[in-house]
Amino acid sequence: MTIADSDSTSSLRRALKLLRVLAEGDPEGLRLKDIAEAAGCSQPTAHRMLQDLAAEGFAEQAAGKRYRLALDFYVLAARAGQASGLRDAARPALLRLSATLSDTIFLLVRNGFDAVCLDRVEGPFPIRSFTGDIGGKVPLGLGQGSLAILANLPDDEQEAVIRFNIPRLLDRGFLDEASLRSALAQARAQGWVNTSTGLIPGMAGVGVPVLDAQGRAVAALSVGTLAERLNADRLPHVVKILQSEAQALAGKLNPFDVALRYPSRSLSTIGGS
Amino acid sequence: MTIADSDSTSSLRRALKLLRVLAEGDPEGLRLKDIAEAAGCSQPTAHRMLQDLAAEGFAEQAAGKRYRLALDFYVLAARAGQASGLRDAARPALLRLSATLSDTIFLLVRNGFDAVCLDRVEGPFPIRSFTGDIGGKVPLGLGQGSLAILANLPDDEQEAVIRFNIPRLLDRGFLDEASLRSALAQARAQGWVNTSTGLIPGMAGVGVPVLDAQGRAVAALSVGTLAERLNADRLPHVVKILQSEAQALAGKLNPFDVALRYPSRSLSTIGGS
DNA sequence: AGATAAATTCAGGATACCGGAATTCATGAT
DNA sequence: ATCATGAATTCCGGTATCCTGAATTTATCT
Repeated sequence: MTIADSDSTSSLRRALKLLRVLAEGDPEGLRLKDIAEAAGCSQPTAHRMLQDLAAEGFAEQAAGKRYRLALDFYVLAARAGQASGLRDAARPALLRLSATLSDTIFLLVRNGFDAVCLDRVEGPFPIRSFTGDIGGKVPLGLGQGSLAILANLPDDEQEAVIRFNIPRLLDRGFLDEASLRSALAQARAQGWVNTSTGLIPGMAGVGVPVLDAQGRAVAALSVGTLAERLNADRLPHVVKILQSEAQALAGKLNPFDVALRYPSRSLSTIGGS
Repeated sequence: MTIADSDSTSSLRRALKLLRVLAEGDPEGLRLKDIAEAAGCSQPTAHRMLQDLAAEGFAEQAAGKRYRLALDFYVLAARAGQASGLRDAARPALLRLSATLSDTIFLLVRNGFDAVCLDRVEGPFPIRSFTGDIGGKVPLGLGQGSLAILANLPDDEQEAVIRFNIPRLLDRGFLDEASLRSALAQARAQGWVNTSTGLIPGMAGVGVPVLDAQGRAVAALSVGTLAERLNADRLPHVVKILQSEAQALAGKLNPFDVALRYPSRSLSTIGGS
């Protein structure tokens, strides 16, 4: 098998790339010309594909002829297999945690070199986080839950992710590689992550991994709150019930398999954005 | 070739149909053979398409060779144009409402003959709703928010939706057409919907429309709670602050255009499910 | 382990896809 | 308001690539 036959993409893959272009562009919509350019195809081709996407409810034409992703994505995303399974399994835990702690709880899952926010339940305190909303993506290693996942990957995978993510982390104001590695070691040893680095002023959080039967991290639960609400008194309590829910959740997971291969697409996609 | 496909669909549209098949099937994944059958294409064709979809991160192969939708849908859905705009604009309102009322708040938006749940913020009380989770879909007319939208569509559109949805509503245990029409008239007159019909025992709710500059409903805010929490004392208060937030939200909307055409696809899609 | 069924690969032939050119439509300037 | 510019859409021929049937490999069940 040759590794580098990435040149000839099928027409379907080219069309799917259009969806990514739309997703990464202005939410208000993109002009056909710019879409064609970004996707690297001719204008008539982009037009025809977008017509088909629109006819199937995946794209729509907003005012000013601009194209953007359509609502049906919500409906489909709600039923994405792995996601909905984990989500449904985790939701009661999120609700319990939020009710008990009165803070915002996140469910993160690994996806390639990123952690994706699958669900979150809001607490009464307004918080800021890297993860952002449901569907939000952060590089593995940035944020408590994301770090907790990275810390509990098999060594070789962890190494590959670190290599790939270091530049991305630096871009976002993260600490240097040495600090990351020591944070990872500590996280794996103690089984949880708390906010050592005050990357977002005034905010703090705790993340714990959800491990599968082989001890690999498939997801993470984390709490995001105001720094003042995570003092030395409260921290142990928060860690304890987070871990308890994470373990209960792990027990509920079927022979869950997470996509472990690194899709070659990721490299170009991430680099390009 | 094959017997008259009245309309010859492009290969792209056939591939997108595969995604719908995956979304509507077992979240754990579907077998290639069943996918091919459901999509109406040959097995090798389905295989090749699924390979492409997987390479682009839209599908993945779970254990047992089963195919299912992959996580990237979450990421794309989070950036769907109209959705993300409305969501971001509405989120502060949802948080305020949830904090003030201590109940679960929904943001619904119209999509063809359905209302789609764009966002929801949980309250402390466990509730059941038609809408379900984010991404959930209900026929227009079913549930308070959904009814509030339908009640405030232009007459001709409302009529078209009613015609189309009556069978769907009856299927789900909804009242007859006459009751629906009187509920719609009342809803439009008073500007809000409360739970007259106890379709879900013990649950109650209030919905208000979010109107655009032309007075058409583009979305709805609703609260879902326990029936006992919506007594005569509290109801006026709830209605008042819901309406206040809905009006503030309407003011923030750009010249928002919602897709008003009825995609021909909807008919077959809905009918088939 | 053997038998059955599904998943995947392969190759030829035809379809429908692609891109350049022309036309219609929208946008901005004078 | 009219014109000029640039974008969006349509058209059409050449050909790339997509589809189907058959063969091979892989998984599943008794």
